[in-house]
Amino acid sequence: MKAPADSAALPAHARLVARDDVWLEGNAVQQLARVAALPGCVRAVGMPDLHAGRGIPIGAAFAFADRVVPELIGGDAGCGVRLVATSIGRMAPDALERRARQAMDDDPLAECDPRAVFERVWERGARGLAELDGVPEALARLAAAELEDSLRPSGDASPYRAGYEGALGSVGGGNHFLEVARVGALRDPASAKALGLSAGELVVVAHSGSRGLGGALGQRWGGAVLEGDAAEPYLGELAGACRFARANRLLLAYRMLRALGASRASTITGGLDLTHNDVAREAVGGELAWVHRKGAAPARGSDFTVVLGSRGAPSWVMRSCDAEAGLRSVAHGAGRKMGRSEAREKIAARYRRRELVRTELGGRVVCDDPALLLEEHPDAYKPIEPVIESLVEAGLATPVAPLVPVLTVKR
DNA sequence: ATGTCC
Repeated sequence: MKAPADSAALPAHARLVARDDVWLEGNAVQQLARVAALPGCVRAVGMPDLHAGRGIPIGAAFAFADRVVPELIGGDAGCGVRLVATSIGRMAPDALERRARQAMDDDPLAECDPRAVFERVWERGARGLAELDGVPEALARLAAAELEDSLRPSGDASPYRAGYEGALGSVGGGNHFLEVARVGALRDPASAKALGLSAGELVVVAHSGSRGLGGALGQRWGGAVLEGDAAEPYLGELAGACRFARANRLLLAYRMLRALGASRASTITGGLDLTHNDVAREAVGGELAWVHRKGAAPARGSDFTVVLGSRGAPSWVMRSCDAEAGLRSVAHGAGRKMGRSEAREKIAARYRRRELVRTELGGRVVCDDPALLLEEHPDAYKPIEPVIESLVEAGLATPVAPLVPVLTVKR
């Protein structure tokens, strides 16, 4: 059994955003304290989904005055979530499941030259897909409508030209997924409207990252600590990996939109894309600092952000409060309650196999990996409500609308 | 989280 958190162990410039009713693992808080104590760290914020990683906790943001620490981003650079809002009201569950399976088998880039795919995506991100020869027209239109990726130019691509384009449009393992969800009762109708969300309509949610490419980036920069101009090559390569990850999510969303019959522009009413693992230069305490987000969603300006639930609990679209006290970030999800091996044992004992592919809220699950089906069961996750309330009470974001999972695809 | 290897 995991030990509970002791927040007294934290230094003054570190903070936990979690109500008393949110379970936090002691080891995760120790890791937060350890990173906060690194030279140059001026602020550290642990979110209510904080959990222990390999030395670096996940579900946190760290501000460093004068240096970039690649280890804090880790091997899943650019991981994040894309939301696409549609005007589709309903679809028969059997048909949706069948068409989703089909969409996962079809390769939308089959007609494209793999080298051209890599180059366009590295330099131009999701928008680069629109410029490819052989890309389906509906995907090209979707990609062309993308906002320009971050202004930072991509760095040297040469260490990453190794066949990673084959991973584009793939979900991956762990907590990554591709989902159809239904918009629930609106909490902030004006904000929902601005984002193109209407109660009862379907949305697509893609949570995935840069796959093996991010792993290569993490390996290459290992334990480096980068000050001044020395950070530029890493930041350029990180920008390329983030563009790759965004394009991956666009392709995933396209696949599911096609399954929904919603890939026409007129049925797409809005959307957003958020990166959970990234570094940005932002104002902290009146000075510019390098804000490292590690499993944390940006919540800047009055933009929208998303906190992922589990496949058995709603995700929440929220409106950012631009709160510097939370390093302009929010939790990226509900956070795990059980470790993976613990989940495999307990959940296998609790349910029959056929029960595992249905959820309490009436959703379906498509997952061909029996271990992953257990590891990612909703019972392995914390309840989402105290997580959302923690963010609201801390003044980081306000609720806009819940997204209730209808069909979740893994791997 | 990952690809790869046991």
